Amino acid sequence: MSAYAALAEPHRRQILDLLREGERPVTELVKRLDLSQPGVSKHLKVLREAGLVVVRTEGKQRVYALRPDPLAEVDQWLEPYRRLWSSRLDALERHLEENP
Amino acid sequence: MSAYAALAEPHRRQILDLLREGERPVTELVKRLDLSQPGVSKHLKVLREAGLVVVRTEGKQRVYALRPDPLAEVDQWLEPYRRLWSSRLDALERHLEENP
DNA sequence: TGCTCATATTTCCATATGGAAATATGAAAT
DNA sequence: ATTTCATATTTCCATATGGAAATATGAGCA
Repeated sequence: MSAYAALAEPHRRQILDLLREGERPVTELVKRLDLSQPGVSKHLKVLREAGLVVVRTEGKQRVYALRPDPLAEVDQWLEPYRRLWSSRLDALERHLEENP
Repeated sequence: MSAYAALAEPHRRQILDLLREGERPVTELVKRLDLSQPGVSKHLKVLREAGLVVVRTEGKQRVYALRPDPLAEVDQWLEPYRRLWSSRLDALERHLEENP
């Protein structure tokens, strides 16, 4: 699954936000996510397949960590759009570009 | 539909990319998209509902224009992640943050 | 009015999705 | 070896999704 598609799900974005604070075992994520354990595991699987997280087994636990690299693609796609909302003059600017 | 979900579909991102060059009637989009006319119209509907495009009727044509505002939310969400891939020292930085 | 162009909507279909509940797996502790 | 804890997988279900094909709508033109 693409990074874009992975981000479409709010819970998955939440998971990434949590992992931004540092790596976390699944239990911890379940506690903080208002979602069942299987639900969390399912989303983690999607995130794994999108390359957005990695797992490490630590004793009984499975510790997940953020892997932000695929987000760089999204960021790059977004790049040319950024200037379009960065100033109040957007509408005017666009109009001028289209009508040189 | 959320902007995130709208972006999950590659054709929809393509449409936005095309509209970044300026407003375009549907015919033009159909020509450039390797997708049937109904297909394009369906995706345009989604984009409309996500607030990412606006339409204007011009004679027989329906002219679509980009409305980048909802992308700002995505951009903001992405913001704290940006530093994580912006330097080769990421892994180290994160490690240090988690283990102060 | 009837025709045509541009676009939207509907229908059909196959597939994907997310959640809940139940079950399976695997490591560690007893 | 058995139990327990942590997590993953499976099953079931309702709903959403995307594409293709057919049809509908609506504006301008003959």
